[in-house]
Amino acid sequence: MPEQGFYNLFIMSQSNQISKAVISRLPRYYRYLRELIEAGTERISSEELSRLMKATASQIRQDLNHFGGFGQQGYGYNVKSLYNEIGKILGVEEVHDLIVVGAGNLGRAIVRYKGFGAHGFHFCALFDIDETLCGKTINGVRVYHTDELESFVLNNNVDIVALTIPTDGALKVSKKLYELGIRYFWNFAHTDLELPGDAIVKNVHLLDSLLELSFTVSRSKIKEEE
Amino acid sequence: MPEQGFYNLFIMSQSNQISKAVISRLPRYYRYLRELIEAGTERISSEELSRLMKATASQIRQDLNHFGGFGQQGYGYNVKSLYNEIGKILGVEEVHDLIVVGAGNLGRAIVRYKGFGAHGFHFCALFDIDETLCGKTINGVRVYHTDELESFVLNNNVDIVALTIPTDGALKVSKKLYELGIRYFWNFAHTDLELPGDAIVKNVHLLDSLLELSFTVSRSKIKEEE
DNA sequence: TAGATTGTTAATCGATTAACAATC
DNA sequence: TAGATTGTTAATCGATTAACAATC
Repeated sequence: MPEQGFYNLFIMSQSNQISKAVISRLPRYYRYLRELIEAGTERISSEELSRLMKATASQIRQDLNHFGGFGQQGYGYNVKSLYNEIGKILGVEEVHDLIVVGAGNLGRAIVRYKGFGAHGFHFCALFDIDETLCGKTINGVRVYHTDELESFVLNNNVDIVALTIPTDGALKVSKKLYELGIRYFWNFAHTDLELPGDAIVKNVHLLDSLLELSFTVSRSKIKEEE
Repeated sequence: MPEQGFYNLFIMSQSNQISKAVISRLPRYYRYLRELIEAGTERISSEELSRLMKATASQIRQDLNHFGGFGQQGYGYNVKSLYNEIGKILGVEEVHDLIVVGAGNLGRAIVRYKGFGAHGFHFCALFDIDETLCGKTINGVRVYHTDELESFVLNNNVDIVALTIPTDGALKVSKKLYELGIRYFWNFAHTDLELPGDAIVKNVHLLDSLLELSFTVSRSKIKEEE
C-alpha cells in the first residue's frame, strides 16, 4: 500500500480515465432527460429510467457515478439538474468553433442542421475546392476556397474540423491541419486518418454503418431460406 | 453431455450468434483489404495486418475464424480471396433495395454518394412532404410525396429504409413502415425508434457523435488549465 | 523437412450486472 | 422512523489477448 498522498493522486488520475463505453452513452442519457423535462417529469429513479432506456438501473447508476453523486437516496435524480450536469460534462455550455472542409451535400447538411447550435457548436466557415461555391453563404456560413484554409486556421479559433470530402483529400488536409495545431477531427471520409496519437478523431463512416445493416439483412435471408 | 446430433445443432446455432463487436469490425477489415488489393499485395499475415490496422493479430484471427478458416498455416491470408469472403459475409454480392424518407440535404447526400452502388445498395426512391421537390430526380432517383410511401412499399421490394427526417416524422413513419412489413431501418433522426424487437435499427446520431467529441475537447481544456 | 503462421484453447482483462450497506 | 433508492463493492459475464499445438 503506497503512502496516502500518493494513493489519492493515483485514484484521481484513474477517475479521469472514463471508458469509451461510458462516454458513448452520455449523449443518450442527455437525450432522454431532455424528453423527460419536456414531458414535465421532475424526478426519476434509476429503475424508472432503466425501463425507459432499456438499460439496467445498475449501469445507469455506475455511469453517472463516474462524474459525481448526482442522485439522492430515497428520492432518485432530479431530472433538470441531472440534465444540466450531463450537459456540462459533454461541454454544451462552452462554445466550440468548427469549420467544415467540403461544401458538398454532406457539408451543407451539417451546417444547415438546426440542432447543433443549441449545444454550443458554432460553425465558422466552410471550405471547398469548387470555385463556383466560394463566396456563397450557406445558413449564414461563408464558403472559402480550400487555399485559404491555412490562413483561416492561423487567424481564427478553430476547435474542431469536420471533414466531408473524399478519402484522398481528407488524408492530406487532416495532416496539414494537424501541423497547424488542430487536434479534433470529425471525419466523414471513408478512411482512417493517419495522424499522431494525440489527435482525436471521431469517425462517421456511413458505408461501414450501412454494411453492418446489410450483414444482418443477408443473415436473416439465409435463415428464411433454411 | 447431450446426444451427438443435439450437440452439433447447439454448436451451429451458437456459431450464428456473432457479437456486435465483431460485426462492427468487418467493414474496416473490408476497407483495409481493398486498399491492399489496390496496392498490389497478394498475401498478408495476421501479424502484418495487425500492424497496419493497429489491432492485435489475435483479434484478427479470432474475428475471421467466426466465419471460417480463410487462412493457411505458414502462408497467411490471400488478400483477394479474403476480401471476397468478407464481402460475401457483409452481403455486398446481393442487391439491397433502399428507399430514403426525407429529401433534405442529408437524404440527397446519401442518394448522391457514389460509394454505395458498388456494394449492392440500390436506391429506389426518395420521399418528402415538400411538394416542390416531388417529381424531381436526384442522381437518377425520383422524389415522391410521402403520401405515396405506403403504396410504393406494397408494390415494390424494399429491404432497407433510410430515415433522414426530424424526430416526430421518423417515429410516425417507422411505425407505419413496420406495420407494412419493413424490418431494417437506417435511422438518422435524433431519437431512438420505438419498434418491436424484431426490427433492426442502425442509428447514425450525428449530434451524439459530435457531443462525444465535444466531451473530449472540454476535458482536455480542463487539463490544460490545471 | 524446417519455418511460418494459422486455428483454437486457455488466461486475462474490462465492462456489465447484482447485491447491499449507507443515507436521504 | 420506515421506505426508497442511491453509491459502491463484489460477482458475473463477455470480449480481448496470449499461448501453443496443428498444419501448410
